[in-house]
Parts: sequence; structure tokens; C-alpha cells
Amino acid sequence: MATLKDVAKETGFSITTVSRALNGYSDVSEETKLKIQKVADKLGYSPNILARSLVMKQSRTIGLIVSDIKRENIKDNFMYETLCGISDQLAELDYEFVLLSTSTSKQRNKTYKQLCAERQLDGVIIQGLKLEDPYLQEAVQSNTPCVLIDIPAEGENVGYVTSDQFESAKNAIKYLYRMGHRNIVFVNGSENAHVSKVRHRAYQEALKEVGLEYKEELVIVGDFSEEKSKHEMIPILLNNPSITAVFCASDVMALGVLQAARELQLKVPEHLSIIGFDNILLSRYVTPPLTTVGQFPYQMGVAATQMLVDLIEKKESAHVVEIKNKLILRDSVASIVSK
Amino acid sequence: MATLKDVAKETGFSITTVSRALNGYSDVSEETKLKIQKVADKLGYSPNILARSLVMKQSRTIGLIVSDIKRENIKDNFMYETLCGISDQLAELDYEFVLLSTSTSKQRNKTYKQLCAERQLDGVIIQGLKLEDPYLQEAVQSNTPCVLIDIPAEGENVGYVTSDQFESAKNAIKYLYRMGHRNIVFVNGSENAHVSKVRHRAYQEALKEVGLEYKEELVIVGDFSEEKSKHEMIPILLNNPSITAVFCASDVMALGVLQAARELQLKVPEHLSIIGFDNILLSRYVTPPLTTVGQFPYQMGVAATQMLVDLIEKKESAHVVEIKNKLILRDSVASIVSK
DNA sequence: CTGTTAGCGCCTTCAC
DNA sequence: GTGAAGGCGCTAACAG
Repeated sequence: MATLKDVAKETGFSITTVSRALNGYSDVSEETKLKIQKVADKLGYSPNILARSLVMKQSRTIGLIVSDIKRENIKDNFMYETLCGISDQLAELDYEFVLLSTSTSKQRNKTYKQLCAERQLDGVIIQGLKLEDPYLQEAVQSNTPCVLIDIPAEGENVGYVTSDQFESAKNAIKYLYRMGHRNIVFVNGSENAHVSKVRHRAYQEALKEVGLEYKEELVIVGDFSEEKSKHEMIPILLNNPSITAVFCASDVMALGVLQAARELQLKVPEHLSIIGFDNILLSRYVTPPLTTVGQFPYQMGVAATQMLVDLIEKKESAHVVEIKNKLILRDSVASIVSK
Repeated sequence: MATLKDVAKETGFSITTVSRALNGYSDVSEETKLKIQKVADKLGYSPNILARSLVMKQSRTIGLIVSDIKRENIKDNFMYETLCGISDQLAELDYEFVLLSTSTSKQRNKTYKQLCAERQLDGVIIQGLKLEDPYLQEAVQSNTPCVLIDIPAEGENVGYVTSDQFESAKNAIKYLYRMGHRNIVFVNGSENAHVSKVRHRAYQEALKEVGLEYKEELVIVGDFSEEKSKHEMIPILLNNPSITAVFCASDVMALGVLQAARELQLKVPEHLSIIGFDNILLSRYVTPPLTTVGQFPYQMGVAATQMLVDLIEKKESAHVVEIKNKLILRDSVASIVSK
């Protein structure tokens, strides 16, 4: 591959001049600029980004640290959609990214700082880490810019984008209340995830606001798994015939609840109303189509990227962006006011 | 961040010795090795991969060139699943990757060669490019190793992984035949995709083998779109009441056909049998669950990665890997032998 | 065993 | 306007 040196030799100019010409510096005469450009094109010259990054100490590359790019999460295309948003926006801004898939154990082998330094990353987007993962702490303290998705943390160089989890979850539950439901189960994900904590709080708060009693036994942990949710749901349903509605912290878990209902011959929504969370693709196609709290992961990816690049380039920008969720009404909730 | 220099200064050894010690060369005494290692740990030294790549002329990084990481393709998690396979296997092999999203027009701005050279990529995996995309040609001619997914091309440094498209498509059609169907529509994707051509040929071949006549008017182009397929399907169904089955080159398009049937009050499978292709997540959840030709994109990703790394490291390996598809029987095909 | 020298490809002073 | 020199962090001969 052609290097600056080659272009220099071919044109007779020095490497320095060639470099400046190609980078559009103004202190090179138009004439030589043209000459150099022409030869560069002819030789198919393309700057070596590694060499450039080495000396410039910035790489126009960001790292995307994820822990959930696994097959198990495939139903939930949240990850994929944010990825698309990030990818698109990054291309727009002329950056590139490397995908750094990590696990809690891997994080012990290599520190966050090392990870960034190794590749001279200009910034990092983190998604799907567990709350206790070491990288989270390190990221906040580090001085390479970082934006988190759905994990609140702020700092000089750290921001996050999230959705209005709390409000939208509360709304969903109040909606159930307005539809006449008084005994509402909450199927939560894993308590390790920040979003789960928020949704749990929202559940409690919403109940309080409408004057319903919070009962520990109506909260179950579905671990974001269809199977587990189904499994946990059945006994609850059996033991509490008064239950008429379920609020799930994810659509995947709602699918599990749907199965549980089917197994117990409970009709949805006639006997049991269900609200999910995420608006995954499937939710529109199952029978009955799922009423759910829709998120906009693509937009979140775009926003995260924009924030990160602003951080990198020291532009003014908010350190917190909230993308509004939206309750999507379909057919899995029935009104029981008349009963 | 600590560099070799820092470690050298701290230990009193030369940079070279430190480098060799840390890279486990045998010509360094155990004692100094230990001493150096200790200081390196203390300082949190981590090699700068860029600098190393620059001199080693290899980066332990591969490029993943895709053109279809777009929101439109979100229903089809083929892309995402292969990505997972690639990511997992790459981590296994201790490589990293950058995602290079490209479009036909972008390919005019920067050649494939430049793309590889810029980042000193050791190899490339290509997925989802159009047959006429310039990068395809370039990739085959280039000498950086490359493996393609679902695009047949071979060479010294080029291989591909695919599934047994032809056989499995033929099987699906023969299955319809065995179930008594004699008028079978074929909904194809875009003719730009290699897989579409293969599936089209398979359709023709299968008909021939079972002694059915190939009729041009029973082939429609759905462009991999649900909408388009539905739209195209309706008139065909209206004009040809003898049609009893449809073979779709993708599940997404099968969904469109399903809608078309619903709109025309045709029951599936009683009045119309449908076979899809891909086994996308949705296919199991729609009503009725879709009989489909299942692919295994995760395994394809793993295989592609393994092949690429073998190519890079000059290990012996096949240049063509075929992952077998599997016909997944669900409820969208009915037998009409009795009629 | 260890250190010196050279260079990967690029950018940035600082002279001329 | 242009060029020479130096250095980013690292590895690879080559001496000793």
C-alpha cells in the first residue's frame, strides 16, 4: 500500500509537504497541492490510521462494551437496535467502532483503563453491564469520555441515555388500574439490572398513588426469561384467584406469563390482562397482540453516539438524555370496570 | 498510561529487554523476567496495540463488512445471530473486530484495499453485499484473507460459508409435492442476492424432478419485504384459484403471504399452505406457526470466523463450509392428498 | 542474557 | 512555501 513516502518520492516533495497538502493545510501552494493530490490518487494512497493515531493520540474510534451480545438475548433485539443506531450515527460523524464483548470475569484480567489505552480509544459506549461490574466504576473515574445506556452515572466525561423508565412503568400500572384492575402482579427481571430496580420502584409508587396496597407476594423475579416467568407465574396464579392483571418488566417475560395463562386455561385478556415492556417485534405477532411499553432503542443508540462524540470533541451538550417511552395499546388488556 | 519506556526506566533494564520479557521470549533470565513483570503490573502497563500493529504489520483485528445493518432488516435477525457467532469465536481466538458498515455508494469513495490497509486489518468477513458491489470483486483479488457469507467465491485467500440452499429449498418444494400440492407459487427475494438465484433454480429443478411444469406467472418478486409480498400475492391468488401452496424465499415474505391469505379469507393451511425460509424468531409465534427451512446463522458466524483465522494463520482448512439447513415442520402446511 | 540501532507511517515543531 | 529532525510506542536484527 502506498505511504506518504511513496507519494513524496513520486512527486519530489518532502514527506512533510505531502502530509500537509493531503490534510488541507493552508500553507501549501495550490499548485503543489493539486500535484500531490493527483499522485496520491494515482497511487491509491490512504493514510494509515494506526500510525496517525499513534502520534495524534486519538483514533477516531470508539469502543462499544457490551456484555449481552449472546444468543440467549436474541429475542430481545434491543441490543441489535441500539447497535444499528450507534453504527449509523457513527458513520455519520465519521468515526468507527470496535465491539468489545466482555464478561465479569474477563474484567478482572484487563482493566477498563488498559482496554481504552491499548487501542487509544477516543471514547466508550457501555451497554448491558451488571451494576456490580468493575468496569462501571472505572469508567466513571477514567477520563476517557464514556456514555452509558440505561445506567445512570454522571461525571466530567461521563453521561448516559435512558428512557423514562419510571414514569412509563407507572403509567402502565395506572392504566391497568383505570381499566379496573386491583390485584396486579409484577414480574421483574434480575435485580442486578438498574432498570429492574427502577421498574420495581415504579410499581410500588404507582400502587401507592392509586391507593392500592403493595404486597410482597405479588412480586416475582422472572430473570428476563420466558421459561422462568412461566414457571414462577403458575403457582401465583393458582394461589391467588383474585389476580386479574400482570405487569411484566419485559415482553419476553410477558410471553412466559402468556404461556402460563394458556396452561391454566385462563383467557387473555378476558381472565387475565398482561402488559409487557420493550415492544419487541414478537409482541405484535403473538395472540393476543401484547399491550406493552415501547422503547426506542435505535434513537437511544443515536443519542448515545451523539453525546459521546460531543464529549470527545468538547462540545457543549447535556450529560443526560431521556428518550420517552410510549404505551402501545394492543389486545392483551381488558377492562373489568363493569364486573 | 504506562509504556515500555516507563517500565524500562523503573526497572533499569532497556526497553528491548522489557519488551522481550513481557512477550515471554526465552532469552531473558527468569529473574529479570519476574522483576519486570512485577513492575509492569504495578504500573498497570498494557501494550499499545496500535504501535505494535504498526511494526508487526498485523493487528489481530478483522473487519466485518456489512451492508445490511439497518433497521429495516430487524425482523430478520440473521445478521445479528451471525454477528454473535463471529463475536464469540473471535473472542475465543483472541482477535477483535471493527464493524465497517458500507453502502454501494460509499464503496466508490474508498477502495476495499484502502479500507484494509488503513487499519492494517488481518482479514475480513463480508456479509450481505450485493452481487454487483465493487468490494466483492476487489476482495477476491486482494491478498488479505477474506471469507464471505452466503456468497460463493474462492481463491488463494478467499473462502465462504453458506448453507445447503439448493438442496434444502428443493426439499421444501418436494415436501409440498408429497403433501399433494401441484400448483405452487414461488415468492423470491431480490434477484441481486445470490441466495435468491439459488433458490429460484432450486424451485425450477424441484418442479422438474417431480414432473410439474414451471410457470413464469407463478414466480413473484417480494424483495424480502412483507408489504411487497402481500401486495404482489393478492392478485396472483385471485387469478389462480388452483393455487394451494406457496414457497417463500424468506419468512418475512411468508408473513406477507399470510396477510394476503387473511385478507382474501383464505385459511392457512386449509386453503393455502405456506413454507418460509430462515426460521426467524417470529415464525414460531405467528398463527399458524410457520413451517420453514431453518438456517443456523450463529454456526455460520462461528465457521466463518474459524475459517478466516485459519486463512490468516496459514493453517490448512477448507475454503468452503456448508452448514446444513433443516426443514422445520409446524402448522402452515396441510396435506391435500385426500382431496 | 542484555543493550544498541533502526524503522513501522505519520504529524509537529522549527528553521530556511 | 517547503524541508529536516524528532518522536509516538513498539519490535527486530545485530552485537557483545
